[in-house]
Amino acid sequence: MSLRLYDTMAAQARDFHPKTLGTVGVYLCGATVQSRPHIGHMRSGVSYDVLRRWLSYLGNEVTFVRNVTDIDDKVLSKSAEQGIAWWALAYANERAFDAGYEALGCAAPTYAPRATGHVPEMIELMQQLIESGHAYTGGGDVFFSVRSFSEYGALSNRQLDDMRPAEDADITHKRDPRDFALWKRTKVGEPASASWNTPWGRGRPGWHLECSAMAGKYLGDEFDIHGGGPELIFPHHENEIAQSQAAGRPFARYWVHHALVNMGGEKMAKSVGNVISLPELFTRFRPVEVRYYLAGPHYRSPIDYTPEALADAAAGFRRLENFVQRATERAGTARLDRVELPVKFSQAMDDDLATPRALSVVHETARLGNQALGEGGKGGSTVAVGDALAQVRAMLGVLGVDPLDAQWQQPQAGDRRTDETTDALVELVLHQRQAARERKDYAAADAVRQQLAAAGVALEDTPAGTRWSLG
RNA sequence: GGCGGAGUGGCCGAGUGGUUCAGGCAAGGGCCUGCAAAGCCCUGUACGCGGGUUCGAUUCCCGCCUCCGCCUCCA
Repeated sequence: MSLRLYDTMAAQARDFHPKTLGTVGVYLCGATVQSRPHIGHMRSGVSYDVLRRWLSYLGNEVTFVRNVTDIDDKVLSKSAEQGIAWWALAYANERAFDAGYEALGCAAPTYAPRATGHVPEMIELMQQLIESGHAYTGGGDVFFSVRSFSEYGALSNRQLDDMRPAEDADITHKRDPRDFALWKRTKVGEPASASWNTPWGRGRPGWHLECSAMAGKYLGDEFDIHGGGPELIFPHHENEIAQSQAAGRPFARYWVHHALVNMGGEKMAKSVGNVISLPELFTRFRPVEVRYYLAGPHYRSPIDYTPEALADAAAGFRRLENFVQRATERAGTARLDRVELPVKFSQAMDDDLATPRALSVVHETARLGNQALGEGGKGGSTVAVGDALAQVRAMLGVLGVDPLDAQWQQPQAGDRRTDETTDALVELVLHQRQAARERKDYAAADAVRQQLAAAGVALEDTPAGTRWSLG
């Protein structure tokens, strides 16, 4: 394997070698299900789905774990505001996230563990940490002692003394204001269902602890890749490392972080109030176009969301989609199982998943295919079309945007659908128009085309006949 | 204050010490088409600012400006 990945810990790209040849374990920090997903969350899903597909293409069996943080301060406060149970809010949002990932063609994780389902694993980890002197109890909370772990700060490259302690740091119980909570005692007014018994009293998981516990359970003490957004590097991932390694677990071998989606020059976030919801997005763009938009830029480059940029990307995708459609009509359905990917494409993907370069190879291949299509069946052009088609589809498949993939053949929310009646009526009108064209009554033919366009039916005359589509 | 990242042609977005170049979108010209559409061909001479290194820098070094993320919940 010649894959290289940028590793945040090393602060440079490194050759990727899994712990066990042929298998790769990936842990991705998933959502805190306090509210609905937006396009920024979906970028995370798409980025790691592409990674997963590429690892699979390279012959690896990938175990992909993405957790669900279904209990935390925000989940509790928001559910209280809305007057519903915290777990009802969490489940509803979790399902919305899953629906979003699925709509964008992200394969379901191998495991999607919820924090609340792993309290025993967390207790076990805390016991280890307390026994080894890395954690202590105070006022019903359990804290991790950052001074006890000399490597603290290695991932985010910061010194303990440079860190500003949180203003609301619980200095009455913490030994050091920078110590963080592994476990939070239950507080007055919190629902009884939101706390669990521990040897140190009732309480609930701290955010950081759950990921260490769940990654360990599903991927083992040492695993290959840990991913997440850059805002998690500190403190979340730093803390995960501290908790795990202090307990004698080597933990992640590579740290991969993707860039965020910004909007109006700021991180897209509910708290900023600049989120684009998925239903909103899907009224204007098909999910496959959104995925193409998200997968196009390099995963470590920020995307500044604008509808215009998304529309540009969608236009670029449609160019490829048109090629695939026309080429399939000419050369038949491609067999993708035996397709050799262009070397430049593979090199780009191997180079820290350089999807922009990979995509340029797709477009170049499509252009060659279009040239062959333009030769109208002469010479070996049909073979050339078929070859280009197979390559384009295989490459797009790696990125998860093959137009003919079953995923995108399903009816999508917001699709404009036809039915038998519409089909028959349009065919009837096209017959009339064709008759007009044959008697060279182009005024009548063009009037038909214009009226159909006004009704939302686009026409395209091809040597093989007139093609029509909605939208 | 500390850590990390970024500023590229009308837009999005790659990349590199030099001569031919990303790629896409949009635009103009041409071909094809009854006309469109789609497609193909051609065109644009860009790399935040100021120094420096070099025969030569957008690419390396220094300084500066601007922006983004993190140091507090966050994909």
